[in-house]
Amino acid sequence: MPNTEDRRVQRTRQLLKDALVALIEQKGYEAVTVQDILDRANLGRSTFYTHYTDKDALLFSTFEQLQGAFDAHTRQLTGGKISWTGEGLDLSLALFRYVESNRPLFKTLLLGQSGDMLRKHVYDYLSTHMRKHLKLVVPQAQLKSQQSDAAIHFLISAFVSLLTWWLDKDLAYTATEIDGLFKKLALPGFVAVMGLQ
Amino acid sequence: MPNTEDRRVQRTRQLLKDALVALIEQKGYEAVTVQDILDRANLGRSTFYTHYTDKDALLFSTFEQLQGAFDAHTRQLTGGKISWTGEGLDLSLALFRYVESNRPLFKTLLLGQSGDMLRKHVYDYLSTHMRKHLKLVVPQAQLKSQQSDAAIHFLISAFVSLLTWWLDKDLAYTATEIDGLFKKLALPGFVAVMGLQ
DNA sequence: TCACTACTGAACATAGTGTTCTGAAACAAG
DNA sequence: CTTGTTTCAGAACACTATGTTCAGTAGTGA
Repeated sequence: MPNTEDRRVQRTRQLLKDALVALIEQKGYEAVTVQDILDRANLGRSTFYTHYTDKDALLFSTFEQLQGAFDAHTRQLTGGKISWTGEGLDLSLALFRYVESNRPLFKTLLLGQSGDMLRKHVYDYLSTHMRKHLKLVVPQAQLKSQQSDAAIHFLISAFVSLLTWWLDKDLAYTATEIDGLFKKLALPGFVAVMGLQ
Repeated sequence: MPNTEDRRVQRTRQLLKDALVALIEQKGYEAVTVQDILDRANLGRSTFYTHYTDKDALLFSTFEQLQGAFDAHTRQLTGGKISWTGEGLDLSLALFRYVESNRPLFKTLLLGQSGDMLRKHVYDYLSTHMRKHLKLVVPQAQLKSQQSDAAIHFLISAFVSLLTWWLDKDLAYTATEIDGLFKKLALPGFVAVMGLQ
């Protein structure tokens, strides 16, 4: 059975991921070289390239791991149902809380030079979840309009931008407070344009 | 007088900028090499480095040129006064219009790989103008709160994200229409949090 | 102990960056 | 039209990082 060997492989990959994250924290994603990662993780050059095609691939696998952890976390809370707000789980609040519990890591990843990539990642993730949720809640006709597409884009962009603002300024805001601020800012316009309630 | 020589220099610099923009359009900013630019502009290698320190510097100078053109354009319309909305000039509408009149160029720059950089540039530009304007309109006490800082960040982020959305999807929206949509989405929350009116 | 897989690390080819330098071309002024 | 100045040409160079290859070593399960 390959499981035992796999454990060794996964440990190696984890070493690479950890080294990358630590180095990003030190000098930013762009400045990190593959050799830096290898030196830090105490691994050989060819080892890196058997696991990942390049530096970006390693970074993305770190993102996916974070996303997987968040999914597992929310599934545990709700038994599978993730909705945007209200019934089940309040997605924006859950995300603020999740980020809060890993603040230094997300600060590094979202605010550094790698930030643009990760923000896009978060955006896509939320976009998928939200559209899925809205299909259940909003009449089809309203959903297919261009305006509603703009509204969804607006809402998620507002979330991501407020998230990075929160991380950037080191404020005393709790996750609950920043979530409240987000909703106060973004929901009125969203509701108006979507034609809800 | 240095003017006559300067003309030659500026022509060379313009050749470099044009080559860069054309190449970004073809294969994205990251993929463009200095040699590509040189080949396209029919210039020698050392020429590039006497004018710019690197590829990024050339890109930024292109941004500044665009910003300068916009400033000149708005100054011409208002005689110097640029305000966020209302009296003088409606800044968001003016920007949507300006982008509309150079649509292919902005599509290339804002949506390509160089987009993150330029969006940050636009963000900073708007941030400066808006804070200047708000100082005249809003009571000091309200302005200095953290909430108002978040609100300003929110408003500008919403503008930039809607601008890129508009360019990305090739819609029939005019500048006036997208500006209306922007205001419908973003202003209610902004006004509520800023405590205006 | 054997067989298998994962890791090592040096050597290599490749590609891009930024510098330096000699010479050619453009141009203004006398 | 020649003289002095500035700009451009482009080859040669040193440097840095990437990604590949391969013979050898170490860990692991049976």
